[in-house]
Amino acid sequence: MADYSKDEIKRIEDKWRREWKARGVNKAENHSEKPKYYVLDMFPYPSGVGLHVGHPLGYIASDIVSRYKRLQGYNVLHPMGFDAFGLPAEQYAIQTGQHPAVTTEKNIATYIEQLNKIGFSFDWDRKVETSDPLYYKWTQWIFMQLFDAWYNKKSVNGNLLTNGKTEPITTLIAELEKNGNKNIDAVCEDDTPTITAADWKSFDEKAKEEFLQKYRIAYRSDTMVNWCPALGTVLSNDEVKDGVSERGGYPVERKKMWQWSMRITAYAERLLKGLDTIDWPEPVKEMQRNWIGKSVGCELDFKVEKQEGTIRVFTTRIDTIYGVTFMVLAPEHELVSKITTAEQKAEVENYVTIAKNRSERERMSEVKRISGAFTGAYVTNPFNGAKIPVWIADYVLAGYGTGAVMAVPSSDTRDYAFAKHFNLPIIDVLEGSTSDITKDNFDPKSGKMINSDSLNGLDWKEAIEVALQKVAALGIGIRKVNFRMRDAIFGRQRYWGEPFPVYYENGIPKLVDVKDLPVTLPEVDAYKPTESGEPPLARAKNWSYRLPATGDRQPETVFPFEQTTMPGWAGSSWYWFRYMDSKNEKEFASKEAISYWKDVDLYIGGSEHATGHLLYSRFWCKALKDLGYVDSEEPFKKLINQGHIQGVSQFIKEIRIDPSIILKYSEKDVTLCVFKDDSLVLELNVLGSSAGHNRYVSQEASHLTFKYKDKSAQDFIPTVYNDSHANVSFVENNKLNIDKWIAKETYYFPILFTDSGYWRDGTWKTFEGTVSDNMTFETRPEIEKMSKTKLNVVNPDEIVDNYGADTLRVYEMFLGPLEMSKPWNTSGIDGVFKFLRRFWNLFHDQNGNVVVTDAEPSREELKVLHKTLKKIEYDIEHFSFNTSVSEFMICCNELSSMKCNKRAILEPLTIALSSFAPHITEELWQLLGHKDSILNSSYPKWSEEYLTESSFEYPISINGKVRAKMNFALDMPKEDVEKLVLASEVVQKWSEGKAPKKVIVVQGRIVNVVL
RNA sequence: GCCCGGGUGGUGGAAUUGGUAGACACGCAGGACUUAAAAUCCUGUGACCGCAAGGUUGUACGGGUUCAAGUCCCGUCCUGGGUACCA
Repeated sequence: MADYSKDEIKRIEDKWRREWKARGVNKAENHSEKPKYYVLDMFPYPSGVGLHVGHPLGYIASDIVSRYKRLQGYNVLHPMGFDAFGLPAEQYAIQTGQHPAVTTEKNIATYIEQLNKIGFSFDWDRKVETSDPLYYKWTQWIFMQLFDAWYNKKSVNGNLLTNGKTEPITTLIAELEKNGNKNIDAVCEDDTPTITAADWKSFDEKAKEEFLQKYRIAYRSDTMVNWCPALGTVLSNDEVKDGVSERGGYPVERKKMWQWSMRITAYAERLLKGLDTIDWPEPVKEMQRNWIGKSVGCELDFKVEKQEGTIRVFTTRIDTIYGVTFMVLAPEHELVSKITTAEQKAEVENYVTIAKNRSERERMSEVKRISGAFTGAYVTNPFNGAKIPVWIADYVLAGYGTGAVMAVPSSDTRDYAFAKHFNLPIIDVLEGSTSDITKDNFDPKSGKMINSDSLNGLDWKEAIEVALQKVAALGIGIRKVNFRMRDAIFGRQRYWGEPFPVYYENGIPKLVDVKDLPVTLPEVDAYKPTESGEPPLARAKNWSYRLPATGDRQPETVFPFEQTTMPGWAGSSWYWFRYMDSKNEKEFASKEAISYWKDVDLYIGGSEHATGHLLYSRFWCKALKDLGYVDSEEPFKKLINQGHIQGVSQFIKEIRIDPSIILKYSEKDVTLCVFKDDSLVLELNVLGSSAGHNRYVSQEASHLTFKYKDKSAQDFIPTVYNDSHANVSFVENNKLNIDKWIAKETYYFPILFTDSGYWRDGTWKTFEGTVSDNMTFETRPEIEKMSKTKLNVVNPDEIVDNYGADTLRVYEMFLGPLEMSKPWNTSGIDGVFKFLRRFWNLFHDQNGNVVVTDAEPSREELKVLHKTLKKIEYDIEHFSFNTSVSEFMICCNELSSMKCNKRAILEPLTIALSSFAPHITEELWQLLGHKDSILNSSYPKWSEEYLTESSFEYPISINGKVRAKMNFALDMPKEDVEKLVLASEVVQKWSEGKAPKKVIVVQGRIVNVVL
């Protein structure tokens, strides 16, 4: 018997970790009479640094909920796994030659050990790892289903609400054979030609396949992609932030490539509508809505004057058509070369060339710059016959709508700016239009139409309807819905990902036989792209698909496999189904398991996945449902975003450098050199294998940052070489003193890229500029999301070693609301530790002997218990864990002062607290004489009977300010309360004899006397 | 620019339908126990005035609604996140 001391905590926690494992208390059953409850955490990427204190925040919350639900009689599924494919392991492999599977396995082992230390009730028997061939076999299988499927908007089995349905490709082929595609209202590329059944039948195998590719959910096409040369791969839109890659911060450019894609756009409407049916944080839903970007409008044709042809535009504001004063085409628009007049030809061609060569990044930084060129051509306004000049400009995007807009400078700020810049006319079509719509509070959705012929006097909504009818009557256009969302690129030129179950026969992509799954990753001699720029899988020897001889086939035919791999989001887009039946070798999960567990009741994870993982998962879920493999339309019923625990780096010194100076840097070493005239004045080795773990370089859109941690980097003192090459310390008073070295003169400051000590290409790259304009040096504390790259990681093991897992768990919950981000700060942890010790002491005397008695509890004690139980239940149901901890503290304080050691009080509290602090409560539970785990007990019920009060201490406020308190029976009628209050000394004193104007009595709440 | 959040003591944060602002904890100050320290326990702790009783003031700022506003409405400022020529 002992005190709740460090040694005792260690003994208790180790003991129960062993016991729980040995007894298998965390196993979930797929068959149960009990109602199911599925609690899921977003599974982590197992990085090399291990778990930090930010990781467990969400896991602790979900663990509390699962334990709570279990105690309440639910059959709870609470699994954990690893999103194990990913760039860091691969980058590490490229540098070291170590197989990524080896590092990944090692990291996963560390993660599991760390997670177990915190006492999570995960059912490890159901663990999944996306990089495990037994798992990605089913990722490949799902890919095959999506390849062999198309989206039929007119599906007889799809209901109108969901706007059609995913169907097997065979139904498409049958229809093409019968009627061609004239009746097919499919979601596919706009340029798909209309064909007849005869056309279809005349196609050879290759042509047929090319045609089908326009319909398949997983398909190959020539698409514009985000190409990241540094990573040697394409990235999806959500992996690109501010024109650079999310991981690594490398520049990204637009490039056309023959790529695998997923037709998520087919599901746009359903993804949008489904948001209304799920209980998710509003900001996440809003982000998805914006990402999907639905806009309702119309497409209509403008006839080109004096030439053949029309220009089709998309607009959401057809009501403003009388305000159109010019038209703008994207520079890439196919009609540009046709309609441009001879006089304008040179100018237009020049502009197109410039626009084409401008990178995405440059365009972004020049958002404000207005540019364009006049084509010399005119179109006719179909409503009033007005002559409208046609311009080209890169503010119109080729990839959205029709790549052409009708410009209404009086109601669109971009059109307005363009008109002002090129001095084009402006016609007001809305009442209240002002001279400068960019500055004044102009609302294009208020006021009546003016200068608009038959539309005059209508508001914008009515005008749209009238105008649409006219468009239809003229036969020049149709209603049209556009989505901002693009199809998702589904291939990566990387090694560490799922191989496609695809081979090529005469250039035609074909699926491997299901019995040959999984197509496992081949061994390669290196993990980087080949010298000729092919993906790493091209290095694999004899990596091809072998088909045995059949009647009409040559014996043993061999075909090359697809060489790209699936993106990071492939494995995470269906993993919650695998947990339901993770060891199944025949199916991704059995029908029974899927129909029992159905969907996730509570999903906890970060909001950074709002437009990536969470959207893709919904997409795959819908497709799988249409194809009959799963039961739910939506995968995650309720979502909670836990905030980030941020790290505080107090010793970060930062040097920011304008990105125009840094063009590239090697992956190994970066040395920053500052020159004055011809002498080197500053040489800073900022990153590299020799730089250790306390330095980091990040490249963001606006600047490139070198950071290093001063505290642990005393070996790293930036040195300056003066003319005589003697080292001079560059740090003064713990501050980088750049002023000392950078005066007002102009410097030449080449940034040198060194690779293992050698200049990268043997030459100096020199850029001219003023140092002070382009570089800033700063020392400041930073509060940011915890990550290796930010040098601010706190490892939970330290806390567990010092205070125990229970304290860590309770403390993380006590820090503040789950959904809020907060900096990690251990200053309050003692308070939580003391609380647990006081709780422990309720059961023990000073000698550490258990002193719990079976005596009858008093009414006061029962009141404390039931009040606490009621509050805790309310708080857990509302995910307000910080307030439940505080309620436990209050309860513990009250019982301590009552010196309560009665079983009838302490036992239910122990159960309630066990979701938060499982180790200490399990030990106390055993000390109370129980043999079975506390997890198998049942949650105590509170009862109102102990909470009813007979009287209430009313705050008596006078003119809204509380002046006194008076105790009255709760059932005392208002009139009597009023009488007694008015007669009281306080009221007498304040009223000075005058009669009050008004008296408000809210029973059981407050009394307010107005004088 | 646009779309969401958020602004409460020295600090993290409470305050469920408008009804006692600052729960709980940290920190700080004082006290008890101790040779001493640690641990523990007790007391105090938004600010201002006052010996005290008590009073004034107070939830980013300025207005408003109400018997009553941290909470509702209008405007302003600051801040975190998302997004960006999407017609």
